[in-house]
Amino acid sequence: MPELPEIETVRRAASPLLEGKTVESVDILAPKIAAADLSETVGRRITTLSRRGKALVIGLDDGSRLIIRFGMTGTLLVLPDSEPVHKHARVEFGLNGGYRAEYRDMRMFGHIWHIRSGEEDSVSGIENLGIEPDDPRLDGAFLRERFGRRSIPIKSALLTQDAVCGLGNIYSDEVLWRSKICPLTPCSDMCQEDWGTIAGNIRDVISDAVDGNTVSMEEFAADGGMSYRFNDFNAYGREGEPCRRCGTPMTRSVVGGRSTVWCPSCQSRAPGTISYK
DNA sequence: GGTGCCCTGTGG
DNA sequence: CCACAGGGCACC
Repeated sequence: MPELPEIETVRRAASPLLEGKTVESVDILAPKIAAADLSETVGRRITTLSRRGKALVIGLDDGSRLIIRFGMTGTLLVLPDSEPVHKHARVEFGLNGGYRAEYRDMRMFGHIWHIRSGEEDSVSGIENLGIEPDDPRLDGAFLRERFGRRSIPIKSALLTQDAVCGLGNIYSDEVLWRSKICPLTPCSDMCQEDWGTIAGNIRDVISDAVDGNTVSMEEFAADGGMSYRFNDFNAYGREGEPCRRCGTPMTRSVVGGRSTVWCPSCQSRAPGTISYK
């Protein structure tokens, strides 16, 4: 479910409720989510919530940190203890003051790790992430350097996390729609201008979504922590519907195993190629 | 660099 | 019944 803007939504909603609280108990309901022991977090005070790509990082007062990756259906809610434990609750962190943090994840593709202070994180993958979409180094030259000689479709390039992190299936399609570039275009077919367009749209699409997602934990929890305010997408979910730019019915392809929606008319391939299929 | 697969659930 | 779902990984 969550891409960078949704994780940022969770972070902003949960921060004021979690920072300063002390972890009093940990209950792992689904060992698949937290393979390693999390019991060392008990007694620790939460200092900060930060984010790296699609990962949420919860800093603790002993210098250790919890790293949460949400997979497809993960979410984190801060709830009063009186709230019943949800069917898809996978890990519960009991907190002082009558609250708890509940990690829910229907499909259980998410993971939670605890990394000790000074210990190298070789498990969560966040050490291998590329630059953030708001990083000033993100520009056309950066993307061209990373992908310009590769034959993979541009959509696949946007989904990789080791050059620029945070984009998932929805926002990749949105970036390409805004850029008027076909998701199937081989990176090596794109011109310098295309790379600049994409870089700018990565920054803008993510920034717009983060801004549009502001929500309190109460509102967020009321929806089960699965729906987000910013959900007005131009490509994702619009197969068969008219393109909002040109009216042509949006089409669907599978790229890198992911459903991909695009406009066959105004998202033409970069110059140099002819056929669509 | 493409494919299957990890899971549970919903909708056609 | 099958297809599909906002992620990421091991495996050819």
